[in-house]
Amino acid sequence: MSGSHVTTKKEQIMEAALQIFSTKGFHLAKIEDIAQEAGVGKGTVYEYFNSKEDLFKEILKEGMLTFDELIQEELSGAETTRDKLQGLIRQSLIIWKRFYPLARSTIIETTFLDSPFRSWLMEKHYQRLLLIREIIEKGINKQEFRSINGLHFAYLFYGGLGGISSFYEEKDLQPEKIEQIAEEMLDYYLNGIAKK
Amino acid sequence: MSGSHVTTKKEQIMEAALQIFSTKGFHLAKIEDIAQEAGVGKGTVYEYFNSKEDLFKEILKEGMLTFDELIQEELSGAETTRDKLQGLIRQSLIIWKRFYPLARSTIIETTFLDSPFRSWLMEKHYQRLLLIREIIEKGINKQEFRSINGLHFAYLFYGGLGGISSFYEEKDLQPEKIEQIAEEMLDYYLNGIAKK
Amino acid sequence: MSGSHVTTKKEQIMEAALQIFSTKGFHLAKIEDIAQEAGVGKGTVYEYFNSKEDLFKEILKEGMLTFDELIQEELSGAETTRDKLQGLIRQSLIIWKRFYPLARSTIIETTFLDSPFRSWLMEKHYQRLLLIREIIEKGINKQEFRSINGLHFAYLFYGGLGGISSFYEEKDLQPEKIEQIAEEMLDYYLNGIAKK
Amino acid sequence: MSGSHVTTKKEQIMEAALQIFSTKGFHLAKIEDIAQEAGVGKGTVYEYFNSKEDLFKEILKEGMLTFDELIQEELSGAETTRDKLQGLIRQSLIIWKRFYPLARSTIIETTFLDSPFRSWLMEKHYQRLLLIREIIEKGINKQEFRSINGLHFAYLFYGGLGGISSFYEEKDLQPEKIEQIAEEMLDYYLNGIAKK
DNA sequence: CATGAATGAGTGTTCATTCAT
DNA sequence: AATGAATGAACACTCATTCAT
Repeated sequence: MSGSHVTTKKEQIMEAALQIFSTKGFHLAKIEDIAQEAGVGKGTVYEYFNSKEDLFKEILKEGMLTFDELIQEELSGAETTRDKLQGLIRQSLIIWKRFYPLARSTIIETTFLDSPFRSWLMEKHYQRLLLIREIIEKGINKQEFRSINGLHFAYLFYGGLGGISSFYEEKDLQPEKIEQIAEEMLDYYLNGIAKK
Repeated sequence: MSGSHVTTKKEQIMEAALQIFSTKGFHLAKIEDIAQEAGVGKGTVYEYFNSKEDLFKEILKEGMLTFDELIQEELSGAETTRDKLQGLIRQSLIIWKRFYPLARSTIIETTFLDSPFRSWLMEKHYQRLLLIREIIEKGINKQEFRSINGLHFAYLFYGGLGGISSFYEEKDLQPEKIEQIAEEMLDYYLNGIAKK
Repeated sequence: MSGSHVTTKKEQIMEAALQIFSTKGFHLAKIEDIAQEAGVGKGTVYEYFNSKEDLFKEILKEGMLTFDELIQEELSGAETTRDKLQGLIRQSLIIWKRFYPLARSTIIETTFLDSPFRSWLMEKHYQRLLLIREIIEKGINKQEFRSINGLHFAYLFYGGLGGISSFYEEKDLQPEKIEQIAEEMLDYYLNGIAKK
Repeated sequence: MSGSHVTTKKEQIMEAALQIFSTKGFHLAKIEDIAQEAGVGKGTVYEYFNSKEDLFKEILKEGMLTFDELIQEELSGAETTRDKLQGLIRQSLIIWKRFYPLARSTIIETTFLDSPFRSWLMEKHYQRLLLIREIIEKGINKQEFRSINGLHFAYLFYGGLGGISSFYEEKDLQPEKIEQIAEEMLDYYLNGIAKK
């Protein structure tokens, strides 16, 4: 009835491409590798995507959108500011786990992407930074946080997410473990590490 | 008398390559572009470097080593733990300012680098993480910091350095400004953002 | 019915390559020339051969093997020792006619070939010399030839085959003509040129 | 007074070039290798030779002329036809010993030589063939040889010289040994190998 | 829809040659 | 005369993309 397990050929190819791009990076990944990994012919890739770059962009887009979706969901269910930040960390770990390898071949090589898409990507990142800032500023207003520069802290926090994700990149992450990490990180950010 | 401004041809080429690699990423950078930027012939590049990859690696290496040197200097002059962390932030901003654009084509596309060099690179990053951890743990011992997981915090901090650096990537950074940013970041990390 | 005239693309390329290599020698032959001569694109050559050197080696190998085959056939049908030597001359003329131009770019420039293949080639030549020696020694045993150094004579004979072939390189060789030449050569070798 | 041991720089370079060309063949030999072998700077080679090809041609020319000189000397001292042929074999072995390695990179790759020089080279070879024919025909006239086709035999003989030389290429050749080989070869050619 | 044989634009690298010192 | 740093023409080879089947 559901059909949620039926992977279309397009999905197959995207999955294979994510795999290959993550392993080799964009420029070293060959369409042939991807086609083989997906179990289709080389020409078939071009039935579903106009170019290698297009395929790459679609994967990237999907990753970004999935992240946003997950975050939305998380945030809509969060009551306190603390819960929001914790949800952010939690979902970051999950999504980075999946897309971090690709991200490593991505964030960087954005130069080869066409300008409109690059702008879209930068914009996406910026939106997240703004989202973090917003959460922070609401917290400040609610007197939960002291008065700080929200944007600056957002950059710090966003970078920290990457740092912590890279740490757990290779490790197996059970839900409880994730919860625990998020708690720990949040503790550092909220309470600082200085001895009172 | 000074002579400090005499740039050798090798330096010229490395400077040009840093420029080009930063702009286009490794794979899209053409040796010819680099040669042109350096104002030399294409063949000349090969007088000083065995291959494109070699050139890239030398630049990377230089960046890593310069960073380490600056950090060493900074730390040897620091008295308190606080000063050490602040020095770390300060030098990170300076060095990232110079190498961040390259780093974007780098951290990621490590896949195409040969294994020994990739290992060296990973090792270098890890050493820094350990250095940060060490600083933190000394701080804990000295009762300056509360008892936390030093390595976890190191990853958070290292990632945060990247985040904050990316924020200032395009901006002009005067020494006083840098000092101020470092102060601010440190404040967040040490005291947390939660309202007491 | 026949189908014997259907040349595969691989054969087309080898034929074109033989042509070009023969004309220009290995180092001056461009893959593009070969592709053009074969009426295919440059990339197509690489669909069938891993490298220029590989293509060259396959042609060489084919030539050597064809020669051996023809010789085997010839010898198996030969009764007397005289017939064997005559068959050897006959087939040499035919095969050299086809491969001599290539051989001129070959025997010599073996230096650039990888060691295993060079060894194979040298071995092949040596086998032929041994074959000739064997024929001679059987002739000695059968009291057809006088007692001479078989190997020395083999070198003389093998060299002579090259000499005579080079003479007829440019000329049109009808079967009867070939027969006649072989007779003549054999007469010199067997009976000597001295007046009794 | 003699000065025959003083090697001029030009001679040094030619000697080094002979060495390198013989080992690597024309196309794989680098001017730098030759300069190094000669113990001079790369630029110096160009003081004495206009181009790599020129250098190659001069060596070739020298080899051919030396051969001719030696042959002239030998022939002028020879009384009988037999002595002439024997002298020819003797000198061939000596000169091939020195130039055979080069010849292997030469005879063949004549394609890259400019047409006038190639013609000169072919002409040179042809002159030798004519010389051999002349010797043979004189022998026929003097009733020493039976009536045969002089030119055909010349090709056979010239080829045989190459064959036998290649056999002794790696071996140490003492004058007595050479004499002995020449005797043996001549015996085969003159008397034939057939049992009477 | 699916394929993979065919293609050729694009680029790292080599090396003969030049020329300022 | 001697040098070797600088040069750029030349070429093997790769791989994204096309298209006939």
